[in-house]
Amino acid sequence: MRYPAEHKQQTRERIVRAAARRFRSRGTEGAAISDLMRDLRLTHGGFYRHFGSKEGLVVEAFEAALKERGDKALAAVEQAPKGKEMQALIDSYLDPKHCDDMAGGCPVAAMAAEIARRPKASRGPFLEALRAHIRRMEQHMPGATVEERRQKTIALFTGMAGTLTVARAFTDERDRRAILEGAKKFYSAAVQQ
Amino acid sequence: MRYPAEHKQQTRERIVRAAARRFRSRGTEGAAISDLMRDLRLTHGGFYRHFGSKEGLVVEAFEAALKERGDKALAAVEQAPKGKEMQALIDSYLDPKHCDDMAGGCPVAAMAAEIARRPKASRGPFLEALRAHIRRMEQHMPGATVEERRQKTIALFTGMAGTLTVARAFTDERDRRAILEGAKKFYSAAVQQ
DNA sequence: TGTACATCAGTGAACGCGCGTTCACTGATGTAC
DNA sequence: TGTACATCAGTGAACGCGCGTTCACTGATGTAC
Repeated sequence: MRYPAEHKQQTRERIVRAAARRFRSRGTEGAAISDLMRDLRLTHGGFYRHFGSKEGLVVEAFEAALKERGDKALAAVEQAPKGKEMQALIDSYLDPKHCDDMAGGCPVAAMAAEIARRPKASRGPFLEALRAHIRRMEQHMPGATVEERRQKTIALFTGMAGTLTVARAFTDERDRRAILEGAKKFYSAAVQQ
Repeated sequence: MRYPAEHKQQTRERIVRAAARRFRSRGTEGAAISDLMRDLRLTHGGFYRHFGSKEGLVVEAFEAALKERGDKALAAVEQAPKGKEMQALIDSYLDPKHCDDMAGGCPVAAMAAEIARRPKASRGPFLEALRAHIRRMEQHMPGATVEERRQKTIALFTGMAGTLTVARAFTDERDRRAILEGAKKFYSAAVQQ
């Protein structure tokens, strides 16, 4: 059946949104197109009216998730009292809620290892998204030069992503909380200087 | 044909060693038992004389890889001049050679996200190995109390693992080097205090 | 010492399953005349 | 205004492939007698 204008665009966005969650929580290999489409009450065949391949969806899902993460981080910065912006950024990233929400959380923590394993030729769009994210974040980092701010931003965010990923591996909630609390102290102190 | 005593044990160890490399470089899902066995000039059927399932091999491979990483870290500490132990630890972890050697490198950087996705009931052995590794590392960390040393150790190593993983995603060698150098400065400063 | 049998690491075909992708088809709506 | 046709998002069966696992078999060596 033919659908009203904009319907296709809406379906496409629903696919990207659902994929962004599934890829983060199950990994791109662990999330099947057919399951994804079934979630949206569609069948898998229709997927290829929207994307040339699963690969294309992985890219878009990563971009969308990282954009969303950036929005959340900036919101935390804006709500923070003057001088406490970095603390707010760290606290919001290492928040237990973020740790418990792999599907809705930072796609770097969830997908970086998979991206590092992809063929080099296919990594361009992922790296472009990463660079854009870094540019957004570095503006709020203290530091004398752009280069210094950028280096600190990268170290802080990649570091917290690693900590979050490891914390998620722990099954005991107290372990996860302890790791997050320890890391908050560590990164706060590191950023102060 | 029947083999001399110790032959089985040797084959088993060869499987674990090869698996530890393949799982790190391709991910546990991306590394097939049949490819692994072919590398060792064996056929896939024989695998089940050594392991009940692929799952069992994943655990042993992770343990072996983490043990090896710990050995390397401790060697770096021992070779360091007095007072430069932490710097040596950081430099050896964020070494470009380590970054370029995913197959032989830190299994936390390569596999933590996959472990976090495994069913909780199957994570026990991975966490046990992680805890043992942390206990080995924390002894060389400065800090007033055991708890403080442990928290710093966890933050430092999970952080560096995240940084290493992201650096590996970058295709341009200069980007990778810049990320590693920036992170060395960041973590060195963070550990000083 | 010689012989029959047991053992068991390794072989390779086969099975079942899930996945990405393709493709002929559907049918409601838009469009050309 | 009415009619024939084109469009195209979505359907669902099918295909090919790779993977984890199973299993009957092999055959050199160890062991029982």
